[in-house]
Amino acid sequence: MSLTIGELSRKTEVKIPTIRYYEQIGLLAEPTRTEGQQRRYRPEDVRRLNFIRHARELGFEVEAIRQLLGLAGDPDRCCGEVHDITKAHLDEVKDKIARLTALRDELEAMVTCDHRQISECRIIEVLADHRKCHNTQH
Amino acid sequence: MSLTIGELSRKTEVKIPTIRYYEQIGLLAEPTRTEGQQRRYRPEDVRRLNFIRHARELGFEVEAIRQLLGLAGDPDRCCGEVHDITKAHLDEVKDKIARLTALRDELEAMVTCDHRQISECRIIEVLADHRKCHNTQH
DNA sequence: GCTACATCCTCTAGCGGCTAGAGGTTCAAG
DNA sequence: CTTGAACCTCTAGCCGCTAGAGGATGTAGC
Repeated sequence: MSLTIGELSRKTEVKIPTIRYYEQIGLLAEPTRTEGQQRRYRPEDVRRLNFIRHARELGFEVEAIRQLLGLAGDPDRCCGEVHDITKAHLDEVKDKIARLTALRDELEAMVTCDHRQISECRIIEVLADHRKCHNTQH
Repeated sequence: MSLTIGELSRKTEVKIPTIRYYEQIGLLAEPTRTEGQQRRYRPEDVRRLNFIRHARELGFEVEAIRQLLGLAGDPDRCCGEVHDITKAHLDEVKDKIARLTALRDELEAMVTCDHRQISECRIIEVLADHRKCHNTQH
């Protein structure tokens, strides 16, 4: 009924050192051990680790996941805090997209350079002189 | 005529420990020193550090910057390689935007949850069960 | 020349989120 | 009982900085 760390790893697609790391930082509880000190996991641990993995894939930071896991364990509570954490994360993602989009536009403008000599290369020019940027944000 | 590290820092808006770090990893050449071992910089160093800072702001990795600096020092060369490095970086940026956009859409769908109990919260549900994602990419 | 003190120096450690490797032990199948 | 895959702990490394301890230097004013 119990799983080795390797089996847990295969079921969740989380690498073994990562599982041990999550235990170390307290995201996963310490599992029971065999007499020889090998870890043995229960189905509950599979669910918890899947939750963690999925949240990481969605870009939540470990601290946020720690909070989400705490809240998830309290079924009667109102999910306002969960909503807030997710909203805050969403705002950060939007922010990142905005910054990367500006970056993309700048780089697109730069790569129009058509293989001249370095001394006339638009890319080098822009890098060397900030004022030649279209986007003056940064 | 020569600048202290503090003056260089103010002129380029690069923090002092970062300047020393760039020297350590070989992005900046070792400057001359006073008898008491304090660093003294020339105007050339200001230009080089500005280049580095700008490239970092545009998201280039240190290794890429190292290459760009090498190429920039050779004015007669064709800038094909510069173009390639920039294009590769641009592609990565585009990739990141695509992934973050999918993420954003997923999170947007999740935050529609209207403050129910945790046990019915859409966010918790989605996190706990991957199949409830709209985006099945990840 | 002397004092005060801002600025500089080196060195080490920490951030986040893992990942890799050394060197040794345990488990389960045959 | 032997084999060998899988496990264990511990340490160090990745990136690009950033912070702090503890001490030395440089410069301005007297």
